[in-house]
Amino acid sequence: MTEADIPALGERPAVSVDVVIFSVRAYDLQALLLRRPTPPFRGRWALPGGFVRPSEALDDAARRELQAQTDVHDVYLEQLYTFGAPRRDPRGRVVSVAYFALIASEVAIRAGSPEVELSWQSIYNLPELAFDHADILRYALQRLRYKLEYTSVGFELLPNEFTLTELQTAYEIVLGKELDKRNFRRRMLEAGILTETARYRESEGQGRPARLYRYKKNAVHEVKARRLFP
Amino acid sequence: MTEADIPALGERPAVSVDVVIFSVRAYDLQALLLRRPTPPFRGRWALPGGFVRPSEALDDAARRELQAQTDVHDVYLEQLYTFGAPRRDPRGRVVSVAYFALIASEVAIRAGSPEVELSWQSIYNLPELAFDHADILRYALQRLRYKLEYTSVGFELLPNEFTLTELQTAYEIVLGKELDKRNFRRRMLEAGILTETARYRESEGQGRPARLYRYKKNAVHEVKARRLFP
DNA sequence: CCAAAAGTGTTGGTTTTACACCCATGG
DNA sequence: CCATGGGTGTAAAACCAACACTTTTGG
Repeated sequence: MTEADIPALGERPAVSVDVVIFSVRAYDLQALLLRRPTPPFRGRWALPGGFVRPSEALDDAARRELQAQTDVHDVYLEQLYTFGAPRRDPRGRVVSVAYFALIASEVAIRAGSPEVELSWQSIYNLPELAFDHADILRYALQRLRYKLEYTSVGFELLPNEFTLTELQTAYEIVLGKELDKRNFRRRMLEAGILTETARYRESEGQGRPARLYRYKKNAVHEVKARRLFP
Repeated sequence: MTEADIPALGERPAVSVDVVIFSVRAYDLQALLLRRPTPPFRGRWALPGGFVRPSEALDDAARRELQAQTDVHDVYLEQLYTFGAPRRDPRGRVVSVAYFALIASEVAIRAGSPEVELSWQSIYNLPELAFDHADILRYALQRLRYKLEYTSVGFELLPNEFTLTELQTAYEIVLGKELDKRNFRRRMLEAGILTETARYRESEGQGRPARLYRYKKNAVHEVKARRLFP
């Protein structure tokens, strides 16, 4: 930040944001993709995103595009990494600031325009993606798994109230491994980031109803000290 | 990444890189700053950095500016975060991709131009910085401390060969706390990321000479599983 | 009363912490 | 032989992993 002059207009890259939205649904970890209605990569699946406006913060651009293209709002959103290889977009130089978002499976999505097909796709069976979006997605997945083990960000994948079994299932789906029920519950309860409600969820079919819990909102970053699931 | 059109030239932000270079020297954790020779913030201390060229990768831009302004090269460099508040630069919209770098105290620096004053400054006693560089530096420091506890990146702060005491001292300076000598040594040796050389370093003045070690180059990311210093 | 899901403790092994003395060298 | 810094082991506490049965409900 020391060269005297800001670059001439002709020498500036475009700046975009791209958002990887994860959700646990159908007993699977899925990402929300849309089919590009226009070139380049017309018809290919891609991450939601778009260009940053001249006087808009990067986070705001990510939220705006998310809402415009998928109707998702009020969501956990975190900057991931900035991808800026010179030829990553055939239209010209585009530097993309990638974000990752987590939403509960109950949250509805809706395509922002009728020509754009939107779809949840399993991260274990992804189609070919436009641009370098496969790299972005892979990076986001790695970060998600990492954060899940070391922080309490996993709650963002569930609705406001949830049972401990639902929480454990979400963790298992994201991490791709089974966890011990007793150890899981003990850790979660001892971490002090849950509050018990007075309500229960009746299981569908048979079974004892499960207590509902809420996440303490102010606790997201509290847990860092020790791994939640070693 | 779905809007049909790339923004018109007049609507593009400029994209810069800024680099926080840390080094342990004079028994202190210091960052390399330069005094801005031109407006805006003329005379204020700032991070090395500059604008990304049209067909240059972001990492390459960071390395280029680092070498041009400080003569530092072949260095550990990692992308940190992208700062893009709309008014962070009075010249106009500038999105800055921040990096952090680590170098050994033995590495010489040299200002890239005679008008630019370069200086190592203690992170415990920073001057006022230009732009939002104080935020960037704070963020970089947090990341450095975090990585030091969970990965073996700390070796980048030392020369090729070093004694265990030197390594421990570097860790203590960065983390700002004392570590137990026996536990430190055991952990480092058991982590399997050091190779013992046949050489010793004569201590200045009196004292038993200390064995020299090297860092196994391929091991940088090996350690993640468990905290190095809980 | 059966099936289904919720809920609950203990033990053994491992890891981590805290802690103090002897060794090699130079002056 | 003294001062300086290098080098080493052990025991108690904390933490983690593995493991199976009882409770509540609906059909």
